[in-house]
Amino acid sequence: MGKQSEKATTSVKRLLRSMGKRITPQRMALLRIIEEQEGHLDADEIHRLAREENPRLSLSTVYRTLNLFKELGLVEELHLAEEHHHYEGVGSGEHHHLICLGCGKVIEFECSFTDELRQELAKQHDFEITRSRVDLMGYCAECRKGR
Amino acid sequence: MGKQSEKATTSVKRLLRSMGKRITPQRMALLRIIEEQEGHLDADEIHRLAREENPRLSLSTVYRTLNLFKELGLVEELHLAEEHHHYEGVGSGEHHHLICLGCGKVIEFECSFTDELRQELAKQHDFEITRSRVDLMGYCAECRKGR
DNA sequence: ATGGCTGCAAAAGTTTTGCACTTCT
DNA sequence: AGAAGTGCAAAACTTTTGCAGCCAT
Repeated sequence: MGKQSEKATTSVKRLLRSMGKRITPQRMALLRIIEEQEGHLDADEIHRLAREENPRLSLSTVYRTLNLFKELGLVEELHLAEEHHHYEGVGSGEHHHLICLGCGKVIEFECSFTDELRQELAKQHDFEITRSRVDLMGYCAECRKGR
Repeated sequence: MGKQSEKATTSVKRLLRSMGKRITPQRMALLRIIEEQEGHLDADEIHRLAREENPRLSLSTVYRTLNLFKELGLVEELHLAEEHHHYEGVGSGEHHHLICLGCGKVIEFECSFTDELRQELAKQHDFEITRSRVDLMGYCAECRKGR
């Protein structure tokens, strides 16, 4: 994992450079935070984490950087059951979510199962599909007990 | 369709009454707007439409009503590629979205194809799955041309 | 009649922007 | 050196809330 994220960082640097974007400590710090966290973070949480090592890093920079990363396809803006925007890295392959409406727990899963569907729909509507998201909502075992 | 939405309205009235909620012209107007629009509306668009017939209907009421409807399971808050919250009625069966990242166009589609997946995951994670959402993102034919 | 609902205005919260200063390249 | 990026503060937006009056029940 250490090796891998190092590699990811390197390729992001290449990507930034190739787009005429600069490599700044702020961007690298934010990238690392997003990559490290497996889960989903909102802008404020990312800001809080970033400040632990660089207290002057501003929330504006977090937003600007997230928008940049979004444009570059490095993060995906998620909107789950909760309120704010959430971001997660897209480096580690597509994965989907199982969301408990009771306690808010989010379980991630992968499935190649959607490939067939993608092809079908791409053909049917003349779409080039670049990303997919599958969210399943319901109640986990624990929350079902408490009812 | 006319008949059907009339029936829907009636059953919503029952639901409201059974929850000790009042049936007000504002609520009925908002319900109708949401049911009529096939697509997805954000609070502001709903407000604009509502004002066409009742100019005094306030945005607060729109929000309060949407939250009420959400609690009652009458609408679902969606979060697509765009910015704000979007709401759509849940009366007309589950359907999913094909979203163009270029122009924002949203095509809805239905598929029973997810059933298998639902069962698989329900078993695997001991979840009771009540709702699912599948969003596929990409570029439509037109937007692909312009690049 | 009376408690819930609404409209209005103000507050709270989130995201964006203008500008002077700093820092990558 | 020069342009892009940053921090700070203010603005723009979206959503929620307090309160006085109104209206379904």
